[in-house]
Amino acid sequence: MRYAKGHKTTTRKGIIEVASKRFRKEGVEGVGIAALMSDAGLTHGGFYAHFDSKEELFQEAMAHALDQTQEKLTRLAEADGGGLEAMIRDYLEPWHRRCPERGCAAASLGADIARYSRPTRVVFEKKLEGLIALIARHLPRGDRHMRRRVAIAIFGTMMGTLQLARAVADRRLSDQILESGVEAALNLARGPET
Amino acid sequence: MRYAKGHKTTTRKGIIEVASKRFRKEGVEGVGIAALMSDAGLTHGGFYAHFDSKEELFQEAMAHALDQTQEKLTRLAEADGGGLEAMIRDYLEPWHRRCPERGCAAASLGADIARYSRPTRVVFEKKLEGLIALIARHLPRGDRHMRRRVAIAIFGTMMGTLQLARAVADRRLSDQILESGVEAALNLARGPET
DNA sequence: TGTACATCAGTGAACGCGCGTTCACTGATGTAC
DNA sequence: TGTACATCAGTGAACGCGCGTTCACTGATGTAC
Repeated sequence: MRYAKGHKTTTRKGIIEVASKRFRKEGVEGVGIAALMSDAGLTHGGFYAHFDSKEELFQEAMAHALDQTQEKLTRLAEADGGGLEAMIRDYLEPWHRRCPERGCAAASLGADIARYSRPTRVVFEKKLEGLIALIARHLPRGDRHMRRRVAIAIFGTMMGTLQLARAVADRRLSDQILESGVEAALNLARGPET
Repeated sequence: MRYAKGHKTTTRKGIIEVASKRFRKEGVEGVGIAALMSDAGLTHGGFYAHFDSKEELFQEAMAHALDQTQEKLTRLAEADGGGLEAMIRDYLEPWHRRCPERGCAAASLGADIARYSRPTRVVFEKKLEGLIALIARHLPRGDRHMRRRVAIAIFGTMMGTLQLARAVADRRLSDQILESGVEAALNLARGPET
């Protein structure tokens, strides 16, 4: 073989890495195969040796992005003085509004995912379950079912407020949205009996 | 004039009406000018006599959709036994998951709006302020600033959880997401001291 | 060791297609005289 | 009242373009004998 063993796998990972960033930043329709491949240092013709279709790449890229988010939030939660509050605060920091390409794919692609095929939504669902479980694990109180319900709502609040913060034009309002989101997510985490 | 006075305005409104539905259902990139015009009973060539660009139509269609949502929520809130709870429950009912074309444009187009030009985001922002004020007006407690902050978070929660409910594949999980969203939004509305 | 052939990741021209946008035109009606 | 012309909402062919996808090919290296 004229390429080192594992070379193709490396290339494939590179394409996924690039796609996961650009899809989050520009949207799935906002970036084409040719641009992605060129970003990965290749020409567009080789694409179909790695993926069956753009949608298959999208699934992989979305999964990769959500894994990264899961890892980052896990790291934050487990750090000293971390916990759920660290996750919530980091998710709703200005860096996240500014850098969708390094952020949560649910927030940057959520409205689109709803319109994709079932297999794509299954992939999303699996990763979402991971995030929900992570949040649930760090809730201070409640039985398993209640923690799960609260975790779902906290993630919905985080994702929704981040998206709103990105969608408005005024910086001040956007800051206010992020702050409101933090406050609300923390309130939900504390539970109604505080 | 060979058309009744006000005819052009009527046609324009018809195009906006059609666009506002199809954009919400299929996404902005998911439907073309020709399809929209044909849906409105016209041919595509006439489009630019009504709008400067697809983006201008998008702004109008989004504004129209958000006005409809504002009106519906206002009606619900003002009905007997309505209030904030009626708004929250209706927003997170299964009909809304199933029918984005009749629903909230923030939920169906949120991720996209963040990527559009500033003028488009200004339009969104104005309509969002209306929704925030509506929710704030129906909160049971708090001063002006606190009501506003809570209202923002409630809307973020509603929008975020609806989007999640649409993005997952499993019906049961989707139902659970809607229920969690209702519960959380009601908790936020009640405030921390319940 | 040397030659012939197989492998296969990546190349780049080409495909049909639908997009947003432009524009010369139509044709029904209004106005001028 | 009749004729000529102006108006203008809507028509449909055409534009260049970029898209996702296909495919015959390249060329460096491995293997067979």
